Amino acid sequence: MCQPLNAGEFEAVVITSKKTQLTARNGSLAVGDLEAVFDLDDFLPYRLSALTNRISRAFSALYSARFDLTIPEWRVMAVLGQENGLSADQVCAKTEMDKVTVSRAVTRLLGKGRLVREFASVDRRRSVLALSARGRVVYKQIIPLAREYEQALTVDLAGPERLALLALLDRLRP
Amino acid sequence: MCQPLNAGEFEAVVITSKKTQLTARNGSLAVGDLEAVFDLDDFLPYRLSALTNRISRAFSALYSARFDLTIPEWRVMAVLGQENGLSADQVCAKTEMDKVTVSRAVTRLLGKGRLVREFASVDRRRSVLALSARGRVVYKQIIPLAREYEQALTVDLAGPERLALLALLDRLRP
DNA sequence: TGAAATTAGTTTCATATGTAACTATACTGC
DNA sequence: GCAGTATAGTTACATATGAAACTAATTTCA
Repeated sequence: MCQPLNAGEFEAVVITSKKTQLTARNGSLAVGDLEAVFDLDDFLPYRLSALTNRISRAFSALYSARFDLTIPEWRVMAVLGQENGLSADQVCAKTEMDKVTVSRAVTRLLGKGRLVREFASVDRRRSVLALSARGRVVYKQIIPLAREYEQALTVDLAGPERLALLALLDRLRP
Repeated sequence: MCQPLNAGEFEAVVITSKKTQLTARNGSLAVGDLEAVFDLDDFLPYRLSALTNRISRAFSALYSARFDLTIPEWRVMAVLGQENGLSADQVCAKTEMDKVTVSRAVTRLLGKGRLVREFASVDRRRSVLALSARGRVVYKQIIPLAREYEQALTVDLAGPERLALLALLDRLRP
């Protein structure tokens, strides 16, 4: 996948963290902050990624087996539950998932009869997706789980803090 | 992976969003909020997941080809750059990645000479991982990229807001 | 017009992923 | 000691993933 365009890897000296508890073992490492420390816990992409991994796993554990739904499938259903008639492309944009991932999730959901698909008469490349009656049943069963999970996730946040968090996330420029 | 334990999927009536712009197309859907609307944009797991996907892609674009590093590899290097001597298990805990993912990233990094591994004398199951000199060179080259990316990501946040965001994330219970 | 470029979506293929099974080491209590 | 259990890490396997190639419909503009 990645071409080996490795940058010059010549010798260099050590970095250790101020938090290090197991530093300088076995004599192979010199200790000392020879440049400003990079603190991972303060690095937003890392914090968000670790947090999101946990959240996605925890939440999907609540619905995946019970409803035979993968994470991408749930996401597609979630956006269509909110807004019917989206194209696959719009689903991609909303979920930030790859178009291949979306295409396959849609295929499986169609197979399970949880989605209906038409193609726009104005542009027959463009799909027009909606939850089927059956899909809406599943969707409606998951919503309470989603609410409960979100509730548990945010027990320690007061209402305004929760909104503040959402607002702050909105101001990031990924 | 998922057993088909589908809950009963009988007929049900419609949900549409207050934000819907393309509702009730082609006569197959009745409109009306028959139950409280579930707004995805207000659902924290969704917001975090979409945001994090974008961030991970954008950031990995900065280093993956240039340094021949996958996302898991970078994450392993990042935690070891901060704190040498961790076991694979501790790396798992810090990164929230699966132990298999970590095992493979470690294998590849060892192969590229970016990591050194010993096994703890007190418990020879336990690995003791550290960046090699070569690994530290790569690490040191990525740190500025990480800082720059974080800077661009948070241009719209004042310092205290950035800290507030981190603090709020810390109070979630995933 | 109609050839070239663009766009929506799917398929192919090589790689990445996680669950479960495995190996090897260490602990537990008899 | 040593059987039984627990833990760290790896391997095997089936599935998921995304980049790139593809098909098909649409737009552009010469």
